[in-house]
Amino acid sequence: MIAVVGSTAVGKSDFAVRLANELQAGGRGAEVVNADSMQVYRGMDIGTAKLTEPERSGVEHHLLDIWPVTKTATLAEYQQLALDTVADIATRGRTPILVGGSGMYVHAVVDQWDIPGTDPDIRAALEVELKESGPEALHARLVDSDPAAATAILPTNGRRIVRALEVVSLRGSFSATLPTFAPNPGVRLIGLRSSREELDERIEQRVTKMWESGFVDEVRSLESEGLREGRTASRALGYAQVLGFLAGERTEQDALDETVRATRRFARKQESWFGRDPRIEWRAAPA
RNA sequence: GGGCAGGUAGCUCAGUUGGUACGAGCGUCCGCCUGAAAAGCGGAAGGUCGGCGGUUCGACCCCGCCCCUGCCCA
Repeated sequence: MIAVVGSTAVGKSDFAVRLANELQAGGRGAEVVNADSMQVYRGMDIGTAKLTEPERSGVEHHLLDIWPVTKTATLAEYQQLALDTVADIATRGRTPILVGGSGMYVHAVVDQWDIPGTDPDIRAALEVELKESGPEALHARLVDSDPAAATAILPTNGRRIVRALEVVSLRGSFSATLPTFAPNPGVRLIGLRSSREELDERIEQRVTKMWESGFVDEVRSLESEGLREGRTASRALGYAQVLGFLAGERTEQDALDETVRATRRFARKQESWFGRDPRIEWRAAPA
């Protein structure tokens, strides 16, 4: 398996298609597996810069458009699907190319992680408690039940504390097994990157182009399909901002500007995330 | 030419009856990441408070002049 990672807008998708075609020409076929947490949603095309059919140039793509925007994504579910897909491709004697900028999604496929699922009742109860008592109170409880986890998670990070306590009640411990980036002989990680300056420029161009391509209409139409209620999808970059505009909370120009800013922020987080994985072979992003 | 408002962090603005700028949001930089991750969280760097004089033990805050911006009157 080959994994193509890197910040948003560096050109991962195009690179993967080219790579697949090269492998095809070399006699061994290849298929792309999506590792982007938002491209899994049906209808989220413009805003996620999803490759169009022609752009895929005959290369088979998996795990795009698999869920409606109303579905709350879970890593565990994605992992299961991705692992199955990758295995299936390999069984057919072809090379899986995992492509995406969602760090956790990539690692869930590349590394061996046992992911405890989620229990809606436990989760809901904890969330109510978080709202009523605040993160510090919950953190205090984590100190008792799993000191190691409590050390790793800041008392202010309510969301993480909730998840930790959920796993504690599910499995007795949150067991602080940090992500290991262990060498994985079957996987080759290729990272694409470009200078900050160039990346910022690309992001701005991409967002501007999204708007010109009818992004606002796309969001409007998804809104009628329940995007606003989608717990995960409604948070997507650009979509969240346009929903704000459609709700009259901000101007359209504001939504665009904020999308550019948020995307840059996101790109920085991605750099930081992938930057500490020593297994990645970095390459300059093609112009 | 006259009047009014304003000139404080890269940006938008708070603030001090004169006593080391208490700043905030955004941006920037750095970091964390056990799974809702395009999410969540933490930290840091940035200001000679428009300029020059004066008053004062001490001025960003008082006085004078000047410069710049906006509005109003001529």
